[in-house]
Formats: sequence, C-alpha cells, structure tokens
Amino acid sequence: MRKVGSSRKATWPMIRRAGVDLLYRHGFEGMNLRELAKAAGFRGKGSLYNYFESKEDFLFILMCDIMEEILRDLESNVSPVDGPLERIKAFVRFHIEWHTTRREETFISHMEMRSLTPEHCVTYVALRKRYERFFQDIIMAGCESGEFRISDVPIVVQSTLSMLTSVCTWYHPGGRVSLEELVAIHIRMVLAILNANAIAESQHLSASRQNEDVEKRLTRKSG
Amino acid sequence: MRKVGSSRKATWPMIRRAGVDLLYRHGFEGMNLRELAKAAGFRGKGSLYNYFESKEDFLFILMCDIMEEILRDLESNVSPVDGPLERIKAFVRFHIEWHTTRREETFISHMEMRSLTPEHCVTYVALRKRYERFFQDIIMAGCESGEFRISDVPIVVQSTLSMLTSVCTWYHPGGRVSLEELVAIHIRMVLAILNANAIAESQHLSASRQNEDVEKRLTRKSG
Amino acid sequence: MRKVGSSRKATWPMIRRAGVDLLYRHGFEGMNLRELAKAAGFRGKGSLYNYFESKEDFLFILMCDIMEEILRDLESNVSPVDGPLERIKAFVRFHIEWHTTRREETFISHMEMRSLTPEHCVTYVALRKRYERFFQDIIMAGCESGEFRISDVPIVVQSTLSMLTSVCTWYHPGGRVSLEELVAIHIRMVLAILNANAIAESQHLSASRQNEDVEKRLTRKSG
Amino acid sequence: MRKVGSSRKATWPMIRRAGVDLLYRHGFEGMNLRELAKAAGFRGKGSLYNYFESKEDFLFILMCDIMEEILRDLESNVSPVDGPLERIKAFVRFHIEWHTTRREETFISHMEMRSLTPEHCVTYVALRKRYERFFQDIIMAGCESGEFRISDVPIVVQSTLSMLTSVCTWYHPGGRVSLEELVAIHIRMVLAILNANAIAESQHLSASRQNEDVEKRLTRKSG
DNA sequence: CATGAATGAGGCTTCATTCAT
DNA sequence: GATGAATGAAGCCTCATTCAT
Repeated sequence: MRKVGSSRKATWPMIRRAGVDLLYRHGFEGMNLRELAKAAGFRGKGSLYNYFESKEDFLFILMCDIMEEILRDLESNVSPVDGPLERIKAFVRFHIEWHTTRREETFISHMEMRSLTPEHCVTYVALRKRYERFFQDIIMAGCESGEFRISDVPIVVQSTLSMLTSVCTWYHPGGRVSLEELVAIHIRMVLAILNANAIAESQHLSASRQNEDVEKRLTRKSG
Repeated sequence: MRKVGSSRKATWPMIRRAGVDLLYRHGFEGMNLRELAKAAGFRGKGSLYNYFESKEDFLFILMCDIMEEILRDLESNVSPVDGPLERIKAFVRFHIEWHTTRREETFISHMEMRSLTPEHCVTYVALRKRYERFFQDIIMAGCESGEFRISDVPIVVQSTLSMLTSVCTWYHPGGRVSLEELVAIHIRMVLAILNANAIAESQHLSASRQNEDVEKRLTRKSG
Repeated sequence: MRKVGSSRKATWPMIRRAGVDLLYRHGFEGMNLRELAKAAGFRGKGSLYNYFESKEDFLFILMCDIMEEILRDLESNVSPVDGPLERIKAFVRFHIEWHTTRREETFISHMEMRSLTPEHCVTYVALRKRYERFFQDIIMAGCESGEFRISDVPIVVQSTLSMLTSVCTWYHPGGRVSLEELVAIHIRMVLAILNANAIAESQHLSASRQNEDVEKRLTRKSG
Repeated sequence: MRKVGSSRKATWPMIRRAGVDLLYRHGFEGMNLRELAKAAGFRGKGSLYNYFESKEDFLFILMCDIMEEILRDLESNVSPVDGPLERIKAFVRFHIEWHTTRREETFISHMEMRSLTPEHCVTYVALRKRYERFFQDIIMAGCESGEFRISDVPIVVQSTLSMLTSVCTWYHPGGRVSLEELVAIHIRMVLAILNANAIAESQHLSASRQNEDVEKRLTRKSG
C-alpha cells in the first residue's frame, strides 16, 4: 500500500528534518533507522533505502546538504560586504546567527565526521575547508592591510573559529542574552583577538569611543 | 558508585587505558565491551563486570576519574599562583598543556556526557562546574580588581573556555608549532579578550613592551 | 501458467538470458529480482511482474522453457536415427553437446527443482521424465535386441545419465580436450557400461556365452 | 539464563546435525540461522556465534568437517587393500556406502561450494582433491599394471566419480534395490568403464569364473 | 508497459548482560 | 577473579511484492 502523492521531492525533506533531530539528540551511533523511518512518516524502515544506500551514506548526504546550504548562505550574506573589518563583523554575525538558529544542523556537522567513511570524509572536509578558508581569507586580508595584527594566523584562525562554533553547544535562544547581544559580544571578542580595536584606536588617537552606547551595557557583569 | 577493594591496583588502570583509547576512537555508542575486554587483557568480556556494573557505569567512572585527576592537577598547578593576571596565565598554560598532552581523555570528558544517565550526569556536571568555576573566579577577580574588562562575564567565560578546550581537537604535538608557542599564543588571545593588555598599557603608560621576545616571533605569519 | 501475448517477443528473451546467468551464478535463493531487472534492461523491478507472477513462477517458466527446448532439439536430433546402437551414440553426442554448449541452462535445470512449488514441480518433473524416458527407451530396446546387456535397467539408466549430465559441471570448452574427443570418450564409456562392445565382439567371434545363468536375470527390466 | 552443563564439546555436534539437515533440505541460501538455532536447541540465534563467525563460516566448517571425516574413513577402509582391481572395488563399495548412508552430508559437500568465500573455497577444494586423487591414483596404477585400459584418464576419472557420487541424489535406502546390490551393480559398471573385465578375460583365456566372490553376491535376487 | 515509492517480513549480525564452572 | 556459553533485544539491510503515476 503506497502512501499516495509521495514523491522524492516531498519526502526527502521530512527525512532530513527527522534525521537532524535524531542525530542531534543521540549522535550517529546512538540513533537508529527504525526511529528515523517512523519520524519521517514511514511505516517500515525499508522505505528509507529509496533515499540513501546505508546509514553512513545517509549521514554523508545530510552533512553535505547542510554544509552546502551554509556555504550558499555565507556567500550571499558576507560576500557583498567590503573591507576586512566590516567583513569580519559580518562573518561573525552570520556565523553566530546560523549556529544558534540552526543549532542542531551545525552541531551535527561538527560532531559526526568520525562516522564517515574515509572517502566520504575527504569529500566533506573539502567542503568544510571552503568555509574555513573564507574566514581565514578575511583575516589574512586584514593582516595585510594592517587592520588586524595577530601572532600566528592558522592557530588564531582555528581557535577563533572553534570558539564561535562552540556557541551552538551552550547558547539557547530565549535566555538572558539576546541573539543580538550575543553577536555583539563575540564581535568584540574577535576584534580584540585580532587587535583590531587597539589598532583602530591608535590610528585615530583622538577618536571618541566607538559603540559607546553598546559599551555601557557590555561592561556589566550579567546575572 | 565505584566498587572498592577489587584488585583494582593492577587491573583497573589497564581497563582505563584501553577504555580511553576506544572511547576516543569510536565514542561511547561506537565502542563495545568485547574490544575493551581484549584490549584490557581479558579473554572473555564477562570479567569486566568485576570492575563496573554496566557499560554506562564504566563511562561514568572513567569520566569522573579523569575529571578528578584534572581537578587535582589544576589545584596543585594554579592555586599557588597569586593575582588574576598571573593566575589566568597559569590557567591557560595548565589547561592547554593538559588538553594537548592528554588529548584523548579530555576529548572524552567533553563529548560523552550525552551518554550518561541523568543521575550520573548531574554528578559529573557538578564536578565539571568546579573546573569552570575556577576559571570564572579568576576572571571575575580580575574584573573586580580592574585588571580585566569584559562585556558579559558568563558568555565570555564560556566562549573562552570552549576555545581553549577545542585545542585538543586540532592540535597535534610535534607539528609546526611547539607546545610552548601554542601556550603563548593563547595567553595573548585570552588577555586580548579580557582587555588585559590594553588596561595594563594604559595603566603603565610608559611601560615598555612586555613579552618583547615573544612578540617578535608571534607577529610573523606562520608558514 | 505462463502469460501469453505480452510483448514477449522482444523483452522476454532478455529476461530469460539475464535470468539464466543469475540463476547459474547464484542459484534461485541467492539471486534477486533487482539484479534481474537491471540485467534485463529495466530500471525498476516492478516491470518484471508484467512477465511473471512471482519469483518462483519465473523459475518455473524458465525451467520449462529450457526443458521444452532441449526436448525439441532431442527429437529433431536423435529421433531420425535408427537402431539402438546408433541411437545411443546419437543420444550421447546430443546430450553432451547440449550440456556443454548450454552449460548454464542445463545446470539450472538440474539444480533448482527444490525451489519449485509442489504443483510446479510435478509439471516440471513430467517434462523431465520424458527426456529420461527417451534415454531409457533406447537402452531397453538395445537390451531386448541383444545389443546391450546390463544388470539393472533403472539403476544403470540413472547412473549413466547422471554421469553424462554432470559433464556440465566440470568441462569447460577450450581446454585440453576438444568437444569432439569428449563425446568420443563418453560414447566409449557408455558402450562399455552397456556391454555393447563386448557383445559386438563376442557375436562376431563365435564366443561362447559366459555367465549364462547370471546374464539371464540381469537383462530383465526391473520393476 | 544459561543452559546448564553445556559445553562446546557437547553442543557443536548438535549444531552440526541440525545444520546438515537444514542445508540438505533448503540449501545454504535457503536455510536460515533462526531455524538452525532452534533445531540445535538454542533459544536465540545469537548463541550460534559462539561456534562460528558467520553463516558462511559455518558452512565452511561443516563442509571441512565432513570432508575430513570421509577422508579418514577412506584411508581406514581402502588403504589396506592391495592391487588396483581390489582397491577399485573397495573404493566403489566405500564411496557408495558413504554416499548413501550419509546422503545428506555428501550432498551438501558437493552442492554448496558456490557459497564459500574464495579463500575458503580453495582450502576446501584442496581437501576434496585429496579424495579425488585417491581415486585417480588407483586408476592410474591399474592402467600402468595393465589391469585397466581407458582412453583419457582425467576425463574418465571425473565422469566416473561424478556418476558414483550422484547416487546420493536419487538412491533411497529401503527401496527395491538393496545397498549391497547397488554396490555390486556399480562395481560392474566401473569395471566395464575401465575395461577391467575384458582384460581379465583375455588374460586368462581359459579361465571360467572371474571375480568369483563378487559374482556370488550379484547373482542373488535383489529385494 | 515502465517507473519508482512504499511495505513488511525476515535475514544476518552485534551486543550488553547473566551466570555456571 | 576469570572464562566462555547462553540469552534476547535490537540494529542494519535486503527482498519480493504491490500500486499510483
């Protein structure tokens, strides 16, 4: 008995949605296809194999899906912005917004690489490197233009990006701190790491405090 | 609760060592007791149950073991140091050294909480909170003394600690950057985040560059 | 019962060809319809059900097809030949040629009866019996005419036919022995079994009867 | 809950017995481990994996077991016999007796090679070759001594052995023909194939009864 | 007729866990 | 305390078959 009106185009998104949820909650090894099938609206797990070839293949497809989506969004959000300083701000904003509003997806993307086949892993890593490279390029541009000054590019890039990514691990929207504030705080941290403020200040010695109003809220110790 | 009095002395360490390895490589759901038994030198997996009560119990014991060890080491390394600035440096040094030389253990500690029973989880989280609290206390002390200035303590604490911890994810000893340099770089980043340098500079207006020698190496773009 | 009138003309032969191959390589239980569909040029296995009603039905149709073909060929090759001696030679030649040039088909015919429904099985066995009966009849005729002399007809018939059939199991054309030689060798063996040479010789040598009493009972047709 | 008193030594024979039965009735692909477990006295199929590593491994072990047993029996039955003529008779007797009283085992041994891994297959084939070689050696000895005369050794050996083996396919003990008669009939067929009688006769021209002992048994009426 | 999605049963295998020895 | 057999649940995957399109 076939579910009427079902078609690959309509069904895959349901599998994807269910898969993200299960992967997020139990991890790849901890999830199982029976639940996935049920959550995706199937009655038997066999049906899933019309959409992927194995559990691992499912993970791979999902992770690539997510990565490609985030790459598309990255391009359309950050690429238009000019200048390292503005670009880095746009990047941090974009990254944090994505990693908090799409927590589950990004969590998966970062946690389940271990479960990929070697072959799938290299494909996926290549995708991911494009993202990291985007971030690194901004920073290198800023270093060359003299707007940033850091000690060791690869390491600072790695650590900074890890920091920004880990937000998805502990931040829950709707808490004490708004997403907007979260972004602002992290922009400041990143700029500090990049020595961007110091440089800016020393360049415009007499410049008045920037972001003054923001400043006020930010120095308080939150409760 | 850990069983006491078995011939723990000799055998448990072997189980622990084997367990850390397997947990690191496959994760909790991905590892299995048969391999653990074999790697620990047993011939049948039944023997393991003389050392813990269930697989989950094993994870719990291991994670607590690790957390207790790192807490002991933290106390003996950082507690003696005085003053927020020096303490934070000591903490960063300690944390990074531990997280790189004991990569597998710390990796596990941060990844497998999901697999604990709720009860075990709260016990473990309490342990871990003591560690985070240690870090947070240093920062708060520095803020109060005026040596640090940050926008939002909990968030900066979280993000900074995440950054420092994630080092165990990508740093491999014996690469381009020595552990000593890694530490130095991160100390700078953390101090930047905490606005410690800026303050220091503005306080000791005429102060010459601190860490001058370090500085020289650090500004290069690594190869 | 076989469906008639589908566009059998073009498509069924491809299914048959693919089926013979798969059946030969994996056996009935070991083959599967997905591969059959693919090998037959379909994209979805659903299409196959336009040509048979079930997997078992497919096997039945195929086996009957083959058996009918071999029966037709048998008739046209051996029936015209006269006299037990010449007929038996023609039979051996025919049988071996068919079983070596059409190895896969005959292999299937002999191996997969186990997978037929009881009903289908009796239908098929009837077909096959016609073939065996053909062989048996030649031998009985020869015994009656005095050209052959054997101990127990049914058993000798069974064993001899098994021997001839098993050739398809181990003979590969293009080896050390040509098909022509293979046939010659087996004709000799069969004639030896049937005591045809000995008799021929003794008839033309005025030889006395040996084993007279024994002989009488042995040529009987057992029940 | 463990079945008391169970030990590998006692349990494997039960598995073997059940396995032979299932393999004989359904073939390797057609049998399943659930039934095997049940028939062997287990409650869950998991237990079987204490005795083999996979279904294919089970088949391999079983086939080797059988082959080794038949080889042992062959040695102890036929090796003591001297002279090609007597040895070939002893061999035929042994072979047919084994292949009829242990029909299922030998049937399996000959039918399921297709399901072995390539590696297992070569191991098994080596075992089997030892058996075939035994037969072939007798025949070659007879040819050299002038007691047998055949056209092509390898082919006659193959076909003859196939004939003798196929007996397990159609002979059922307790039918019209006794096992003793079956043996006698096949001894005669084999000797005919080998031209052993003709030679014997021509050698002892005046000799009356040849094979006297055989003869006596053969003249009996079968039941 | 062909396609491809859905179904559900069932197959092999793994695993944590128990327990007699 | 160690061993290895037994257990049973559960996991992944395959497959014949049905049916809407």
